[in-house]
Amino acid sequence: MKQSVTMRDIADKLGVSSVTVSKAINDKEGVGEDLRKKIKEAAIDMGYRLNAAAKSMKDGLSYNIGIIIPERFTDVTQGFYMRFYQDLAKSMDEHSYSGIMHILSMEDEDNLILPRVYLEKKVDGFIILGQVRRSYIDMFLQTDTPIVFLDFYTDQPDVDCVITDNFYGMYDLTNYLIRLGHRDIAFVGNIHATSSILDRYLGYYKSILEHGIQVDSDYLVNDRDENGQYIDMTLPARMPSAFVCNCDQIAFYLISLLRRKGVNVPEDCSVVGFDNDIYAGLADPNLTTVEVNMAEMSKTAVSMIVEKLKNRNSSQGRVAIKGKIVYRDSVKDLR
Amino acid sequence: MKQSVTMRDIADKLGVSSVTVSKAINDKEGVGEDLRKKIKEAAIDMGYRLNAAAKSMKDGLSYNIGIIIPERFTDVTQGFYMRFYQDLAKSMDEHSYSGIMHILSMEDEDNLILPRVYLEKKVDGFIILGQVRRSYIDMFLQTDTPIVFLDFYTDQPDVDCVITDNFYGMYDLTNYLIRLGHRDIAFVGNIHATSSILDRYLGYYKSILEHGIQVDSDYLVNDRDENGQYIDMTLPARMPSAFVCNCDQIAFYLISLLRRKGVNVPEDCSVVGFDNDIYAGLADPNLTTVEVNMAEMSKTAVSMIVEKLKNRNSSQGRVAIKGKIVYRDSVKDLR
DNA sequence: CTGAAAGCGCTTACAG
DNA sequence: CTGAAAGCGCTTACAG
Repeated sequence: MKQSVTMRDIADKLGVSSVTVSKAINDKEGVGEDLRKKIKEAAIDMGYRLNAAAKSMKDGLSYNIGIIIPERFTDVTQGFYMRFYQDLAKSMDEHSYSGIMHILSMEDEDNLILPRVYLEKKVDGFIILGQVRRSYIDMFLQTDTPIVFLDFYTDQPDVDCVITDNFYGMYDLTNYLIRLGHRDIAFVGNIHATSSILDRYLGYYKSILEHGIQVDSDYLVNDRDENGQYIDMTLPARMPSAFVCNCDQIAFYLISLLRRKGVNVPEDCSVVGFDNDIYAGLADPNLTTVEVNMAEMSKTAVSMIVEKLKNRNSSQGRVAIKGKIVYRDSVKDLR
Repeated sequence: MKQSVTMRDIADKLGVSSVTVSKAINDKEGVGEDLRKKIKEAAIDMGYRLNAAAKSMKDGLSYNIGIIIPERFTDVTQGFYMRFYQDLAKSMDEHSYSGIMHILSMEDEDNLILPRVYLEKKVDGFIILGQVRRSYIDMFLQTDTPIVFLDFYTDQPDVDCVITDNFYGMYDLTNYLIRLGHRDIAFVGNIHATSSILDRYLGYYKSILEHGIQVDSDYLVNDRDENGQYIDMTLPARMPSAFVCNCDQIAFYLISLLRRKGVNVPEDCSVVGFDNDIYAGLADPNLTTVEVNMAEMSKTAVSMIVEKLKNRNSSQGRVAIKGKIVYRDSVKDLR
């Protein structure tokens, strides 16, 4: 290794102690203004770079956060969590933290294998992005490491998590359809697959119930198995006037499926999605959907974990971030 | 901070020295087999975790690699580099390295701002994923940090980089079209935007030249400005029988554009892409394209950087990884 | 305002 | 095979 500049080198050059250099560079009190300035200039001149490892050893903090993403949310067709990661990276940067992404394989999840970054104390805490098995979470919680869940939650009471407001998002969106005159509205999604889908369904269902609407028994259309693998959808016997899909991707597929059956969207049937991801713009027509506020969610999740790092007992519980409806061309006004 | 278990704790408990514990845990020689076993068991019992920072201080290595991705390659519609990152993460894991992603903003790129992870010595080297400005690269090269470029290269001679074999990939693909009877073949892409596009163009052009084909002057269709922003495409006056697109995404858009003009693919006109990304499967018809071997490229790039970390003078230069043609439904056989 | 001392947890080189 | 000593680069707590 090429030897690099240390605080001691700066100290020697300027004839001061390394303690003083440390104080000057870290903007701590106890150094004269003139000296501080001289030291900082010398640091730049000499190409000084902080040794994060040495700092780490003193305060026991790595200033890294592990971001765990289950493998099943990362395939070609799902850029969603990858985009989330970007927003997280930005937020972490604002707190002078860095992120280390860990893709959790199905195998490690099943066998309860902790990530290497945990075993090596390379990170101070974790953000888990996307629902993982309960047993895995339980194990993680027992390690007593600061953790924040992002975009999902469990029924454990004192767990911190940041979610999008799935319930009210879908409630608002369904109300919008009803306002436009829709009455026969089906929901597409496997409500046992994730807590997000279930909540979106319940938001839809609240709206249905509030409006005293009766819904056919096959108006709950399954779209995936419990591992998240998409399956062929079975359309209801009697066509609804609108489909509320649990996500944009499935709305995209549904529109293709309908077209193949000779049903045009939105002329013959309306379709709405959720997420406002790449599929919303790819669908023809473009989807009316609920936009998830990733930037805000990321910011909140990072603030939460940083807060927990400072104060291990801090707990903010479940925080839901509001999305907003994006109106596009996949809904017909029936009035 | 909750105090955690150190090697010293294990040593004290077993009545040995911490040196012995270190040797046992790291599988170094100089410990009896029985003792080694006892120490390892105690380590697990006591929940020992290595302190990566302390190790770092000794050998001056963080066991982290910085992955720099220019912001312009990360928008909603481009999951490509995010997927690359996943493969990189896997490869790094195999070398016991972790990755820290840094999204390089246009602003930092213009102002030659080095990433924070560099200034804090949080990483031992960098992989730059996606073409960045020459001035930025030059600055980076001057820092004398091990760097590998991934998916692009420059004309600097002794720089390590891993690229997909753009030239031969497109050459093979164009030959395939010609074998199928196509003669009027246009290329879509701004050849001044990136080195990849230029190489793909040259592969196409080699095939054209070798077959003695004359090409209309407007058979080079521009698709984006030099910042990578897509622009409206101007179709050639005389329609070709096939379009060779520099990437799947633009092939996807081209197919829509053609359809709007009443031209059906592949009946009236063939279209091929490059990358085999999400757009290849989304396009209707599915695209015949060249699949980039991300896994192999990632593996190679990580091996290269790890090699450079061990031996600063090692240099492998430009390595091109072969892709392979994926045959689907967007090409018509003219024979 | 300035600095000598001690220590964070590990590993290397050497002595026994 | 086992361990005492020294040191990696920084920061904290304290003395002057």
